[in-house]
Order: sequence, then structure tokens, then C-alpha cells
Amino acid sequence: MNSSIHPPRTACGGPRRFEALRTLAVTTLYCRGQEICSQGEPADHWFWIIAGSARRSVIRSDGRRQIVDLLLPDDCFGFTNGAEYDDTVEAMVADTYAGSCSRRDAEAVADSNPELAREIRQATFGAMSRLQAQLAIVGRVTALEKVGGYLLEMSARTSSRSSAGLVLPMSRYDIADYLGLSVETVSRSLTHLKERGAIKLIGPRSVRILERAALGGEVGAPHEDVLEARSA
Amino acid sequence: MNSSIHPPRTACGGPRRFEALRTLAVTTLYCRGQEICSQGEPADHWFWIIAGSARRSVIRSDGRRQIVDLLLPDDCFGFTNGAEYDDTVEAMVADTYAGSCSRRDAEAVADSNPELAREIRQATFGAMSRLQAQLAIVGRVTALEKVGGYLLEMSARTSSRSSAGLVLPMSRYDIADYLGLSVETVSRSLTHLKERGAIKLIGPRSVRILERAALGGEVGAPHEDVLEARSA
DNA sequence: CGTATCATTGAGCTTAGTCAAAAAGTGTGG
DNA sequence: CCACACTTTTTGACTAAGCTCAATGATACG
Repeated sequence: MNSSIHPPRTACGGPRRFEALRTLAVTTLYCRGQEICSQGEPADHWFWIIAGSARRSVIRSDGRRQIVDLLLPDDCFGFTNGAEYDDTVEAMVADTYAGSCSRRDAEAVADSNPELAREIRQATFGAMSRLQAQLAIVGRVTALEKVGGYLLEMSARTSSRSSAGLVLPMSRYDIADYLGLSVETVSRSLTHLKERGAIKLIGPRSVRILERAALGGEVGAPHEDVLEARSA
Repeated sequence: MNSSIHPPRTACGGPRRFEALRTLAVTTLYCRGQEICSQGEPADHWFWIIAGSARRSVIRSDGRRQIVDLLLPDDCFGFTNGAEYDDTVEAMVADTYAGSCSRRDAEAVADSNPELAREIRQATFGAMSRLQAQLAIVGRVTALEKVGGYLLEMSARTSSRSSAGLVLPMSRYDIADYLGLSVETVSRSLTHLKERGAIKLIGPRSVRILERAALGGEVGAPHEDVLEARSA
């Protein structure tokens, strides 16, 4: 178990979410790679990221890992009808803080607090939006489109801060498992986009997007700059 | 607009869902291919399938269609934080009935009715489960695994009735757009599975699963029958 | 400063997409 | 009931994209 501590002062200025649960919620600090909740455990808690980032992943029968959600500050997870979590959530960077609350408590408070109930609905809709966005990206045909879509989504989801250089919260391996590609193909695609002038790589973890249009649709054909704003 | 009519007598015995909305909800009949709600419209209604089946789809920039959700009786859709629907829902078979209710009304009732609020939460979690299941299938590597996963999911979601022959509610084209494959590859994969003795095709729309294990993990290597039950 | 992890690049091979055509259903009207 | 047109499904040959194996270069961390 982790030490429960006070909300961190970094990023997003404390827990905006679920004010009504303030007295029941617990904030926990996680190291890089540490499990926040794991597959097979009783699904009796709801979580939300306060600072840092995390990945939700499953291990397939062939041994490959598939990342099924990417969690940034203010993103919620752990919502399910099932009795157990069917995937594992791990922190991706050091100093990741997550809030949590027992499902029983949250639902009990929600029963008498429509405001919280509404907030939970919105949080769940947000989680669905993430899944739909990922499905739209993974469902694309070519590796170039997938990687481009990934960069655009990351750009949209972290736009609040650092509008300059986009800092990727995950390694190439994570990106590969997120997109259903091999690491080599991810790397090659990034190089390819760089050579086309669509992006600029400032070290392995930092990217600057130069031509959004070249990442969205078919790469190469320069068409109008379609801004795909996606509400977080 | 469609004619609003009384709930059909077919399947699932009327609207089990959202009893609290009975007086506010409307049941509508749709023909095959008819739009239930469409991309760009104000997202001011919630829907649920009562009988029949529907597909939720988006058109990508390259002109391809991607099916991002498959809706069977009791499945809900139209949940979003955004102001507009970002995809189109169409009936896939004739005699598809859908219930609907304005979001304002539903949320107003939910504010004073914790039972309904809980029901909405569960419905949303169910929609998330579908998305996660689809993501897990689309994220698989080979076409054989994708088609196998699709058959298993369909089997699980329609298990209540017709445990014998699994009747597919969609065409090969729909399956292809659901899995992100070409029609030819879907057809070839089914033929391949048939030749391996994993399934039996009784006409184009009816399938009998003979070896579940051959559909789940790596095909060919006969290992123990892992039953991947998925709660609908 | 050395080591382990991560990232990039190269060569060969497998898989699925594309183009094209035939076969099997499906529904309609005579 | 049958003939026709239309859609859907299947099959084949070819091509191209991405995976695998392998090695090198870069980065982070002790």
C-alpha cells in the first residue's frame, strides 16, 4: 500500500473533481511503473489522476501488451459494472498522484447529491470520449496515420500547458502498444514525418508539430488545415 | 421524423430500461439503413435499442467508414459531453425499435431520482464495456484473431437467445468496417476458420462455433478451452 | 564511467490490401 | 412460379505495408 498524503501542489492546482467527495477521497503518490489498480482485483474503487500520467493495459493471450487507455490529470478510471477490474493501471511517470474513493461511498453520496451524480456522469462520458478517440486512431489503416493521429490527440489533450513543444508522456514501446504497431514501425513513422517536415523531434520525448494537416488525413497531399479540437 | 408508436411485442419484452422515464420516453420504429441520429446534430437526446440492431459509425477523411459501436437490444447510446453527436447511428435491420428521451428531461428526473441516476450510470458503464471490448478486438494483430474475436463477442452478446446458430446482425462489409479490415480479408478469414473446423457456416448470416479456443488466442495450436465470458 | 534501457536503422519475409471476376443469395415484377 | 437484376459473398493474382530478426547509436541512471 501507498502512503496517503495531501494533494500535491504541482499541476492543475489540486483536485477540481468531486468536491463532494473531499472528505471520503484519498490522494496517493505512485512511482513510475507502480500499479494503481490491477486486473482481477475487486472493482470497488473509483480513481482519478491528479498529476502525472498512467496507462491502462491488458496482456493478450500471445503475451503482447495492449494499452487501452491513456490517463492524464483530471481523467477518471475504474468505472465498471463488473465485479473485478479487467485491466491493470500503472503510473507512467514518477510523482503521479491519483485520487480514489470507494464505489459504495461515492454512490451513496451521489444518491443524495445530484450535483455529484452529474459530475460522475460527465466524468464517465469523458472516459468514453477517450476510448472513442483511441478507437478512431487505432482503426486507421496505415501506420503513418495512426502515429499522426496519436500526436494530434496528445497535442489536444495537453494543450493547456506547453503549447510549444509537445512532451510525450510515454516511451516508443508504450506508443507501439497503444497503437497496435511494432516499436520499429513507430520509430520509422516518426522519422518519416520528420523528413516530410510535418514534425520536428527535439530529443526522443519532445515533439513539435509543424503541419497539423499532414498528421490528420492522408499524408503528403497538402490540404486545408482541419483543426480537430477534441474536448478533454 | 418517424411515427412514434407503442413498444413492440418482439424480443426483450418491452422497455426494461429506464422505467422512471416511461412517460417522457418515445419509442420509434426505424427501417433498415435509416438514421436514428446523425453526426453534427445537437446531442440533446439519449437513446436505447429496444429491438433490432444498429451501428454507430464515422466517415474518415479517406472516405472509408469506420463502425465504432454495435448496438443490440438494451444497449444505450447518445451519451456525450459535447454539444453535437460526433458520429451517425443507423438501423442495421428492418423493424428496429429505439427508445429516446431528451437529455434535459432525463437529467432533471435523475436529479430527484437516485434510482434512475444509478441506472444511467450502469448504462454508461455498459457502453464503455462495449467500446473496450471492441478496442481489444481491433487491437489484435492478425485478421484471423480479429474475426475470431468478433465471433466470440457476438456470441457472448447474443447468448440469451439462439444459443445454437449464431445469427450475425451485419453484412461482411459492416464487419470489415467494424474490424478495420477489407471485405475480402473478412471473407477469407471466415473461410479459413471454416476449413480449420473452428466454425461452420450455415448461409452467409449464420455461424455455428465449433471450437471457441481456436477463435480466442493463436489459431492452430490446440490449447485448453479458455472461456472468455464477457458480461454484457 | 559503465551499464541497462531506449531509439533508430537495415534486410528479408509474411500478411493483408487492391484490383478483378465469378458465384451465390435476395428481392422484384411479369 | 420463374426470370431478371441487383446485392452480397467468395475466390484468385499481384502489390505494398508492416512485422521479425539483427545490429548500431543514443539516453538515462546508478
